[in-house]
Amino acid sequence: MKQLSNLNSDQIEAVETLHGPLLVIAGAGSGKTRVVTCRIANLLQSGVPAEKILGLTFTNKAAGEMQERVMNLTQSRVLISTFHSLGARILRESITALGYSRNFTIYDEEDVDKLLKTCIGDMAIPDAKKELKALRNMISTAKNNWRQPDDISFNEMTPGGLAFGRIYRIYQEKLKEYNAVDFDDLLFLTVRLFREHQNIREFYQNRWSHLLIDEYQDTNAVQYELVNILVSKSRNLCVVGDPDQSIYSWRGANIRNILEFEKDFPGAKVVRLDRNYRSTNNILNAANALISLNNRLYEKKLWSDLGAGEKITLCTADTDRAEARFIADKIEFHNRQQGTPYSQIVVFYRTNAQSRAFEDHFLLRRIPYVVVGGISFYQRREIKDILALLRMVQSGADFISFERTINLPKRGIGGSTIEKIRMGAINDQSPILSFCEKLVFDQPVEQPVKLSPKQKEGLKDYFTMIKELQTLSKEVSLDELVRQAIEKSRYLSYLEEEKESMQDRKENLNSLIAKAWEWEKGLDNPTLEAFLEELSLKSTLDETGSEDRISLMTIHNGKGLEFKVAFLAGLEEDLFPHINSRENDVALEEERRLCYVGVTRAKEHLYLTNCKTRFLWGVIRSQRPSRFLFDIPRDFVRRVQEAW
DNA sequence: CTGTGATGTATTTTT
DNA sequence: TACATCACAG
Repeated sequence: MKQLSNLNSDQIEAVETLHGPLLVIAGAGSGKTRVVTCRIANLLQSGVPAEKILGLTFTNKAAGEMQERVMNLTQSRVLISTFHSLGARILRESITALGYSRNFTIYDEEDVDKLLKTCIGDMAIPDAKKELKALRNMISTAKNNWRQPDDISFNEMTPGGLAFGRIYRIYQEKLKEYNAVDFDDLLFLTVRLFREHQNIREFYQNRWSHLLIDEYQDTNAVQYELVNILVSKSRNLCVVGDPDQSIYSWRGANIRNILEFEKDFPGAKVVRLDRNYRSTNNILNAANALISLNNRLYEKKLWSDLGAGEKITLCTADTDRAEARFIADKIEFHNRQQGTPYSQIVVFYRTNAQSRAFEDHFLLRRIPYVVVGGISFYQRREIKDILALLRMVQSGADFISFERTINLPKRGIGGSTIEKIRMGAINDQSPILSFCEKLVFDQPVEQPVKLSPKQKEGLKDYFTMIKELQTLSKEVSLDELVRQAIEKSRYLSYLEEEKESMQDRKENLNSLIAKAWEWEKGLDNPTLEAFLEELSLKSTLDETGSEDRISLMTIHNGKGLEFKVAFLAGLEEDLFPHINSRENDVALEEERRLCYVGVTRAKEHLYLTNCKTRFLWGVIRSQRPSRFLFDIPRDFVRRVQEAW
């Protein structure tokens, strides 16, 4: 095979191990993606049918890229999906076995919070806000660790002193009642499905014969379980990962999965890739020095034959504004003098809040940029409003979406009336939309809800609109449906009330219509349900990636990417490493790994910056340099200052 | 029910 | 800072 000639011996070994368990410890920049795609090509060539191969990644971007590269190499379409998309796909096919219906909606964090509020609504709680957040975390952690509500002991309490197991149970029941699942359920319920239904489990076990998992160091217990179930028959499992790049433990990722792979799968072959094809050696040496301070099971030292390269620049700026100015100067230097395209330059930071200083300054300097991640398009209020409307069209049981949309525009139905309707629907044991229908048409209900004539009119108006949209959804194209939803709800007239942001919001709605149009045109059977799912699982609107712009992003978002020039900003104690990891060695090691990930993104030029003072939380604070700066030996760096 | 203005309080990372 | 929640008046 022609491709093999370009691979080194370790890579070839990985690529040629087609069956049985295989662990690939792939250091940063070690050509992992090439190995994975070549291996898939090899599988296909050896006679494994494309539809028997399943690749799993964490991000849509990674999945898309990998699928495309396999396509280019082999002209075959192999299913490469994120864990969550896979879960959603399986649940769409088989969730009825768990008593949900197929058109379930997927709740995001905001929806979850609203639901949780109704769960603890009548319980007395001292500090509701903190409690809510704590609860959300506890439930998520429970699900990620495969703990059912019944597994929670009676004396397990929330910080506010509530019985956690009870709330968890109520929450889970309500989700089902609303025909909704949360993000964690996409995996959690899938595993439950497999455990409780042998026939379904076997069906999926037979569906794929060869599994490939990317970023295995970031899998959590449920993902681990899912993978184990899927491969238990074939045992053809290839996992690729790097313990030094494990940065998602806060989301339940368990590094043991990769560290103990050889125990879990006896006879597994292990291949290590530590030759680096990305960076010059000053950068790699710095990265090696940094990460060597962690306790590691698989030690490795990255090296490349790309020469020593330029030294790393450490810049201490007086203020955060000076930091932004320094970075802007260097960006212009690289762009103008060196001809580096903007798209090959990135600014990394630890927290999203830091992006602002850069955005302001880049705007001023006319440096084109794009913020990757951050506030997602789909989390904007106007988008969520319209999507909630469409969810009502889709499901009719989703109370959270009902609550969000019933009073848009104003129909005289406020909080207390909504609550009455909610209770009424519970007593009547009807989905929210059917209950509204009964109210509107004076059909008998278990317990009547008193409505003023105006409210009744409003409710009728709402109900009719949803019905009309439901009819339309079977007749018109998706973009037309979105347009009609905006039209029929008179949403724009509601937007008129806010003056400044209206134009932006209108444009966002137009982007949503455009998105719908673009999405459906590539498919033979575009359904509303699939569209909504796509939006729930994608965190950002795909940018028209062709423009030449600087990328701004958190380091977490940068995993898997590489840039000719990388800036790592805000290397200050309590910011990076973050204050929450102070006095916690395990968390501190993760911060260090995060720093390692940032450093290893750079191919040729790396800048690390810190500020003496920073404007944070509305106050100017004085900052100490990050300990990570002292971890990098002086031989690899040169220092500069930036006064304000 | 709705709009307002004040008040308080939080900011890690995200599929 | 900036956003969300709350209290209160219309």
